[in-house]
Amino acid sequence: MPKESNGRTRIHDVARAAGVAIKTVSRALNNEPNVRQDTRERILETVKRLNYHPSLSARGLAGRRSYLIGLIYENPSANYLVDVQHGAMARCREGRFQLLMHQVSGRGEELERDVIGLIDQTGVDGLIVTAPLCQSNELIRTLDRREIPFVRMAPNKMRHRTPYADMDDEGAAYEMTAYLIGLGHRRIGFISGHPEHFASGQRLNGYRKALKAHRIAYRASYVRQGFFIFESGLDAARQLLAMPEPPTAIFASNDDMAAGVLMAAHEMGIAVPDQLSVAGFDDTYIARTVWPRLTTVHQPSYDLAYTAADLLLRVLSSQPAPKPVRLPYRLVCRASTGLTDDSDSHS
Amino acid sequence: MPKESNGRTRIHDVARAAGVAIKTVSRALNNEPNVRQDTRERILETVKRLNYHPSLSARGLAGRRSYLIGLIYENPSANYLVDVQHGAMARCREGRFQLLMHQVSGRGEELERDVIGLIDQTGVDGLIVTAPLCQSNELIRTLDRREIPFVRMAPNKMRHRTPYADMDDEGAAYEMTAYLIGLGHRRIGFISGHPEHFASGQRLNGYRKALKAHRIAYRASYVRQGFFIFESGLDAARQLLAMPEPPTAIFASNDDMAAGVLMAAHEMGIAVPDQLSVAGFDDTYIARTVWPRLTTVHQPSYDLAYTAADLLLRVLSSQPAPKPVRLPYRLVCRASTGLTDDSDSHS
DNA sequence: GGGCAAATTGACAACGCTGTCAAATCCATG
DNA sequence: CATGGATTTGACAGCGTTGTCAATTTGCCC
Repeated sequence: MPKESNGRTRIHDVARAAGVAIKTVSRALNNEPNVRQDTRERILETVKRLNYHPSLSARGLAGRRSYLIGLIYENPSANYLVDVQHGAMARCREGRFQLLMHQVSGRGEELERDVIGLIDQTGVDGLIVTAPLCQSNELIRTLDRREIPFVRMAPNKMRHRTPYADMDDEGAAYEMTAYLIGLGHRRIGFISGHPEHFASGQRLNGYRKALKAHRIAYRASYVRQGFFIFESGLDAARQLLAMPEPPTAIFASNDDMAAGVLMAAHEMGIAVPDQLSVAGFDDTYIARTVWPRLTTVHQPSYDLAYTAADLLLRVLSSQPAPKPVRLPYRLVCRASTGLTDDSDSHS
Repeated sequence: MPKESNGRTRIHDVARAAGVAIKTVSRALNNEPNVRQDTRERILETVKRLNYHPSLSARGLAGRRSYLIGLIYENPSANYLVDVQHGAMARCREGRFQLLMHQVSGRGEELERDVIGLIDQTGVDGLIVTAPLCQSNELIRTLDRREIPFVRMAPNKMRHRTPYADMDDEGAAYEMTAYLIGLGHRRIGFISGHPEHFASGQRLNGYRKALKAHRIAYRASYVRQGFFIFESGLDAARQLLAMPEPPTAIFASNDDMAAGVLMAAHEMGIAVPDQLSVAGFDDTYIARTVWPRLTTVHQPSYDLAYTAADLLLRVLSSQPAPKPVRLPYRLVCRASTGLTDDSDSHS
């Protein structure tokens, strides 16, 4: 005899209302086979009518899992993070999992301790590991040792049994560079990303390959080190634009740095895109809020995270090990790039 | 006789190793009274030695505690959200709680069902309710009925027993408006925030009071409805700037809309701050990435969230009911505002 | 050293769900 | 219409912890 002390609906209430045993409700809810179609529908309808939500704790206790998955990240730009978070969350909700966001700051051993702490304290069933954390061999080894399922998000160089979701950073950077070349640009500056991100190298590769394919000499002085943050883009652009023969276009490895380039241009009275074309990467919110709006590569952050979560959930349900997924990018041409009337261009 | 099938250490193992009953271990771990000092130490030492971590699921099911707190939000700008998230997270970590972010989209009954779903499913110990959700009387009533502890974040008009963290939006808007007036502006446009946010009204009040205090007539046509998003600021600014007698300054109720104002100005070839001063509100990341950098009001989002979490944790530990906390704001003067040389100004 | 209240400890029943396995029902076939 | 295998359903025992309440030990006084 159920007591209504709490006001909370329990599986028992649903079972009674639908005229079945609690186990049958459980089966219907968990998409298990061997429930007759009409029974299943009746139960699901009752569930909705009573606004029933199974308790994670009880499910976790009985099923020996926590229905919690952790997403660990380091220090991404806010816009990127929010996209990722919501993508992963969306998939978690569908699977009736909850997402625990977990920012780590340390390095090396401290990082490992931090992540182990998360695992031990929360009992997460699995982890989504974003770049650049998923490039740490130590971390990977630690997770392996603990036998905790995880997936990786964003490119990475390591071979490993775990699945991942990524995109073709090199191809995207190649295309963007080719696009700039197509606009007539020959002196194209490049601001690279944080050196610890594998994607940074990939994007630089794409830039270099595009130059090469179009027989434009690579000039090291046109490439500046950035760190994926606004200020680093600003600094790098100031330097590039102060050169005796400055670039007519600057391709920054993410939107935040591209916004920094725009600021440098504004400060120096350089018109964009008339005197300087600027391209970014990621297509986060910032690309649409700066002036002029940024031409950039759309990185499907939301979908990447959704996919990563999906892969993890598959691993957890011990379906056949899913394959890595590569999602498509897309060039988004806005107002920050244009034809160059640069007459110095040789070759 | 405990079986080790799972590999995971259970309270039973600790109890056996320490030579006590599981209940005593439970007591020691939860800092309950009535455990002899030496017993407690012996248990805690054993816990550490065996690397024991209690199961959240079991705790949540058996006790009244999940060590989870939920932060519910609707659709804030990414930069604001991330600040809030990290502020709340920081306090949660200190208290060994985990934070569950939960975005809601519905309205009315759907909203309530959504939140009930979170509570039922996760068994969160308490909730941080951000604006404008904390202004919904229905939601508040639902939470009360469920007797779930919660705190509110951001201003709100309702009297209620629960504590909250906020800032003086009206005072801040007053000061910003007065600052613009001090620069010589007499025709000051205002873009209000989303009408469902209490803060929107407060900020408008501050604007109006400042005008009044400086004997500047309030002109309804200078006030446009915005919705706290970039595009609404862009639209509103286009309208304001197309007026026969356009404002010489525009004060937007948040930074995203102020960025929209900047874009409108750029589109129309209006120089900022020479021909138009622009002020924002919040001092989120975007304020430093647009050109010119935004003069704005620094809202202590991180600290507000940290404080809200702190209040909630106090409520949960049933300390004497904490009082609401009001945090200070700060005017941040950057490059988007300047003196006006407007000669039309009368009075 | 006995007596008594307070402090400490323990036995056992929840908590709400899933896993296991047995019971009931269905359906095709002879 | 009986038979039997496949499908569907249900009864019941945990899952690992905390709450309740009873049992035991301790400390203090006479």
